[in-house]
Amino acid sequence: MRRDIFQAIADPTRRAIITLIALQAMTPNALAEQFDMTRQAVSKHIKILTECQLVNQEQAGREIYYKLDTNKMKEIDNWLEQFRKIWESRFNQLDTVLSTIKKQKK
Amino acid sequence: MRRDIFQAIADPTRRAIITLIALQAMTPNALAEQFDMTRQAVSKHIKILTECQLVNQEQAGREIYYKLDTNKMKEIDNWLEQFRKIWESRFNQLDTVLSTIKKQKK
DNA sequence: TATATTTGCAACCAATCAGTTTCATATAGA
DNA sequence: TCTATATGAAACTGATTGGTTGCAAATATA
Repeated sequence: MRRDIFQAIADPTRRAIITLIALQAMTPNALAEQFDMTRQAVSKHIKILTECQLVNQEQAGREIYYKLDTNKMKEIDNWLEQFRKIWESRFNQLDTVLSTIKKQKK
Repeated sequence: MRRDIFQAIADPTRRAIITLIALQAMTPNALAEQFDMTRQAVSKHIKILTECQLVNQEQAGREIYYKLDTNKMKEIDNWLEQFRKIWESRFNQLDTVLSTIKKQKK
């Protein structure tokens, strides 16, 4: 059951949960109302997000408020970093290809 | 078999394939040499990446060179965009929380 | 105290996944 | 032409996934 962040965000329901609690902390019950599935199913998704440390919890009596840990989200951003350089330079490469085509047409 | 980019990058082998072909286009055989699994297994991963349009192919005789489609990678970046604002403002919130704690201690 | 609410956990199940082996096809080279 | 090489596709398999129902524990409220 050791899952990483990439597996965590692979599921559309979990991405939706992330988006919801990014705006404000929510209880499992409140979250479950937003989806067409049982509270327990949503709770299992929350558990996975918690195991990946994408989500923090805060107890308030018998209610538990879950909120997003944005620091963990940055790890996805960090992984993308290596490609960001490429797609920026790829732009330049495309420019040179296009200008070559233009020259050939002339 | 309709998978999205988030499911595509969930698998560690597929992320490794993406990293490898980001640097240079590679054939399935060359790619398979980098992993401890059969060529067919690697080919199945390539197929999934192709279906998600994360990967392009270029035929060269009987060889096929696969290369990364960086435009599709940007979609992940776009999804992260909504959280980037939050983790930047969260920084500020943390600052105010810390200063509040400091004041209380005094 | 008795009851209702909020939550997590365990057991179960059908569907999907990631790998395998086997086979067919197309191209390169002797 | 014959043989070796490069590739994809199909069938199969065990493990994992995402959902369900049922139950137990803790807290709030009458």
